[in-house]
Amino acid sequence: MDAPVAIPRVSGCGPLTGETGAGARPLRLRIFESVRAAGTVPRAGVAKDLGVSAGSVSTLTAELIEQGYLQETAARASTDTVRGRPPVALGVRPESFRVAGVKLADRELTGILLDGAGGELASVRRKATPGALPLAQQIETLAEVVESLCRDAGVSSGALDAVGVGLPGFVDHERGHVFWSPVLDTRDVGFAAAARRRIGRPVVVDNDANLVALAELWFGVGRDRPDFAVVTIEHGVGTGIVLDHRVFRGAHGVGLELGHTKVQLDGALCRCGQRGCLEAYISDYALAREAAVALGAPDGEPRTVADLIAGLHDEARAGNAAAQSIFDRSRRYLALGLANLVNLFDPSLLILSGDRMRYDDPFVDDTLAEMRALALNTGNGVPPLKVHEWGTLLWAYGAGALALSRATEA
Amino acid sequence: MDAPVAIPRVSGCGPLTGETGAGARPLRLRIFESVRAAGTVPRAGVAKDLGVSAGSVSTLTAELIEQGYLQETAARASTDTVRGRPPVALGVRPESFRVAGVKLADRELTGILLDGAGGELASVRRKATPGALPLAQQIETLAEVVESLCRDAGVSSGALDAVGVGLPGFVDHERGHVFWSPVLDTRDVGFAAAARRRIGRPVVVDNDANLVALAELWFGVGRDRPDFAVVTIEHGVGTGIVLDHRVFRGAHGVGLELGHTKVQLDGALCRCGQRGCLEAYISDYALAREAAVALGAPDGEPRTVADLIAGLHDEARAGNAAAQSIFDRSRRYLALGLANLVNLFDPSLLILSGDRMRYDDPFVDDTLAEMRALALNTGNGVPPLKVHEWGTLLWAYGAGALALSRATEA
DNA sequence: CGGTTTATTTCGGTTGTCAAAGTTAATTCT
DNA sequence: AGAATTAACTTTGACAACCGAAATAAACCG
Repeated sequence: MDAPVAIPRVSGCGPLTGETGAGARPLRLRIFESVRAAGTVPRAGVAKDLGVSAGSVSTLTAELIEQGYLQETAARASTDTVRGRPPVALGVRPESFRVAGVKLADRELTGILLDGAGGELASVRRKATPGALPLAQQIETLAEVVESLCRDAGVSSGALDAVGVGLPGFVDHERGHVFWSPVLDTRDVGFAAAARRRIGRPVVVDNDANLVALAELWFGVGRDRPDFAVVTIEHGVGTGIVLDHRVFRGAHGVGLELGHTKVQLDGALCRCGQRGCLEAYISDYALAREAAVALGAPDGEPRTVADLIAGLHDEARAGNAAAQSIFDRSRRYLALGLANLVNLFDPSLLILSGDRMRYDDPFVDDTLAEMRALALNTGNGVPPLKVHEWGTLLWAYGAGALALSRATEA
Repeated sequence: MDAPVAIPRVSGCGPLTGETGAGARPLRLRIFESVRAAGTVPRAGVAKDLGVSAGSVSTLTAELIEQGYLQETAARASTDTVRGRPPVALGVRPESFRVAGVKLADRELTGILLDGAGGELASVRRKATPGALPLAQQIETLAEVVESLCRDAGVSSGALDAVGVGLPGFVDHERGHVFWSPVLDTRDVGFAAAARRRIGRPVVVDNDANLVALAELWFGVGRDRPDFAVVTIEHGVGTGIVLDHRVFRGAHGVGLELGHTKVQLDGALCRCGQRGCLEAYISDYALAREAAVALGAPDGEPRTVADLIAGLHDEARAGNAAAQSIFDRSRRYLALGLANLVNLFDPSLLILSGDRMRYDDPFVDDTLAEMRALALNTGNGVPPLKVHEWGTLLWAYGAGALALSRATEA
């Protein structure tokens, strides 16, 4: 119950924001993050980067060094001599944090152990049991992976500051809740809490596409940009978007399902049961579905999705018009989806990820040209398109970034 | 040139955010906004709403009263007596601000004069010269409207704190720049600066769809919600979206062109010159285009768009299957567009605006049902859909809110 | 009339940050 | 070599923004 207020709160105008608006991150934290972002930077550089007084930086870095978060690195690497007192480089003390990042998926499972400076201490890659599994089993696997990472790096698993987990599906990052995931056999799971109980350390979860966005934001080409979007094309289509240096997760933590935006009324059937989803035109299984037709599938000889797509690619190269048209259509729909993303979010860079790209040589140029025809020219032009191939640890790095940002907050 | 720093800034991880992160709004401003939002509220209520100490509220409200921004309103309206010392109501002193809001459009032009508490002091509505006009002419009209508003309210136009202007097209609110607008005959116009020179007071511009979002956020059903989306359907399709109590304008101030997201490859021709835009299926001109066919247009007798649509509606009611199918299709495409919006932003409320709704009786229920079939169920369900009919001053109120928020910032 | 309750004010006390004045460590000029 | 210059870092005092606790005010109740 509200306090009994005699005066009626009538009318008024403007948003009722409640307690919002505080949100001032303490300078100490901002300095730490600034040093981590720079890798190695003198105090004066930090002061300049953050636009604060040198005095404050001095005091607070002293505190951070005292508490073991930062250290002075001897790196006097300058060959070109500068005038004045030489700067003293600061860096994050790697031992300040230890986090694990794990990506759960249908086929393969990857994990990584990072220190406070973002250095890789260990990594794993193992086959996953395919299909939807019980929560307990997934968490057991997760715990095993984390323990094996810790063993490899000679770290006690109790010393971890946080564990970041990425999984496909609909995930509410804030609440650590999984509404649905193809790797779980139940809906509506309090994943983070359950994992925390088993592992005994804070666990943060997120959608796997957001992990890619985080990986790019923390370690990749997105580091120096305020905004960009990432689209992954594999078994499904995932989207992550960064706005103002932060991952945007939709109003309720779930959202950004570009793969399930509709690009055709009553269109092709999608895994999700609906029709006309973008995913149903461009993901692996969509291509495989058509490949079976184009390649005149020899009966009785079942082929894997990867196999089908590789075959399709060969046919297309060899001049098979049907095979070519499959790639063409997929590319056009992708361009349409990207154009829609641009029309709605107006990001300054688009990053494509997923190993499809290697099957499609003039991919980027063609897609970009197609996009240009589909995205409204509002004055900024179409953003550049980059294919960024990282290898399998990409997702795990994102999960590590997730854990690191969590560890720093707390 | 950067200062010569000898230490190489290699590696590092995490976003390079630069000077971001300060963003702490002073309590004094937050208190003012809180009082304005509440309309009438005692100091104790403000302290509770903002979660700050009563002492701070006391000191700062004293300052705000002293400076003429707030006042104690005698409103001791309580009938039910409460225990303890009775609260003293605070309200915004209406004279604290005076702003004008004007909506420029193709056919009609509306304006409003607001005081600091959001009270309407005057309003205008006048026919506009249709078509694209020179910048100077539009600004002249704008200035005339503002002056006439001031005359009506007995206010010197020099006393205005800000003027908010909304216009259709691609507008960069931050920079006050208009990339393109159907009411201007030139592209790339520094509208705000030009208007400021003529009017002599700060001018803020924004896209007209954002104005509707602002109007709902400041005066309408969106006031107590952190997030919602507004879609207007008239001559074109406009979108405004509010996230975390703020209007989201895309990464570069332009964006959110839902009307030009593509819903069909090689689809219907759109005003923008491209094909398959949502707008080309659901806006007034799209219906009119088909109406001409369905109604078997008697040659030589040109009809207005509004006329055509009204006729179409009558036919549909009378059982004309072709006419009905036009409305049906439009409704389905609208549902598709809204579903895409939901899949990407996950807002907690959808507001529809525009007078189309009145031609289509089971509109909301049908659209909602359609949407449910098109929006991915991520666990939160489909957001409620509201049709909000405000009358023509809606846009002007939004422009007023734009000006008020500007006036408060400065 | 004194007690109870709640709103508001008053008054130190903390905390975060800055500006300006030192201090230090190098280079460059004479 | 010694002095001047340059730029990084430290120290210091001041100040503004808030908080928290105690004091005061204005109603009610018995």
